[in-house]
Amino acid sequence: MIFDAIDKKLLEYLQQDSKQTNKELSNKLNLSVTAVYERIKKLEKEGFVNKYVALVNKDQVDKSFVAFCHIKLIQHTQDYVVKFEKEVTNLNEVLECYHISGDYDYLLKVLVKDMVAFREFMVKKLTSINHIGSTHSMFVINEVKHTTAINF
Amino acid sequence: MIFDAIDKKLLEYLQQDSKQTNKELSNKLNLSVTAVYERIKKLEKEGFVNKYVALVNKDQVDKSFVAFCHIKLIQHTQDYVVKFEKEVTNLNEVLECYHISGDYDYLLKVLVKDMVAFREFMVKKLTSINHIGSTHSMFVINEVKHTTAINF
DNA sequence: ACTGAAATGTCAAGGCC
DNA sequence: GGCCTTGACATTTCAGT
Repeated sequence: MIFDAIDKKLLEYLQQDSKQTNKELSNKLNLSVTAVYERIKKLEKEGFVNKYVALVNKDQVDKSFVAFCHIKLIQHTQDYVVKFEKEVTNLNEVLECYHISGDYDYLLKVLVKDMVAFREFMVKKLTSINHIGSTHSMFVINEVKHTTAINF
Repeated sequence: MIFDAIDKKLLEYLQQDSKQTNKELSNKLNLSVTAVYERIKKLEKEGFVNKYVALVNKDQVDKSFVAFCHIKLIQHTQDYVVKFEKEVTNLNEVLECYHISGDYDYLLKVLVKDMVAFREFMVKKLTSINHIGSTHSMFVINEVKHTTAINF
């Protein structure tokens, strides 16, 4: 299918602010409202846009503590891996979980209220998952950059 | 100000899908359309909602390679830190950058097309920033979980 | 891809617990 | 203070060209 420079621009705009009206977008792109509408529908249908979401200010909802946890499993049998991934996915505090190369198997991004809550999380939730070998945590001192917008 | 159970639910819904109409939300929350509207405006005004965005499927736009880079600076003078953070923020490939505790100073999330592009990025862009001491990269094998929605 | 028109949504005003 | 109803206005959505 076609994915031209205009679609690119359109995705850029929608990644910055998805609440813009098609009219505003049509001005920026020098198109008619309907043309914009149809392009957006096409992009949604073809799977370019996964979803539209509101980004919430974590500090406002009392979740100011961010940590990254490296995790190594004891074993790497299919069983263990599937189970671990499932259990970790179900943890509300875990916003992201990546299977990665290197010394550790997984990298988790954890969001909680404070250090006390983090300790709670580690002791009661994370390490209560079986087959975890070792963990190594890093605390976020400052969020220098954080965007959901892909540049292309 | 008040931030009750309904606001909570509302934020949850908006984090899942910000394109829902107020009517749909009003049904889910057993409120009138206007009540929903006013609560949303209040949440926006009070800074609970940072922005509304479209989340783009990275694979569809040929950005399938994700890496996390640890970075250690040579020195930590105000000067070096400020400059590094600024330069890193300007790199399109860097979606996230955190100042963290531990052996390394920073953790970066980098998004590019493939391993070749990643090498390009490291050699030509990242390590051309001065005062970088050492780096350590981890490649994402699989994205097990990735959400922007905060649970509270 | 555009015009135009119907359907649907947003948002302000005034009144009621 | 928050909720509701009403109505004006804007936007989305779709048919026809």
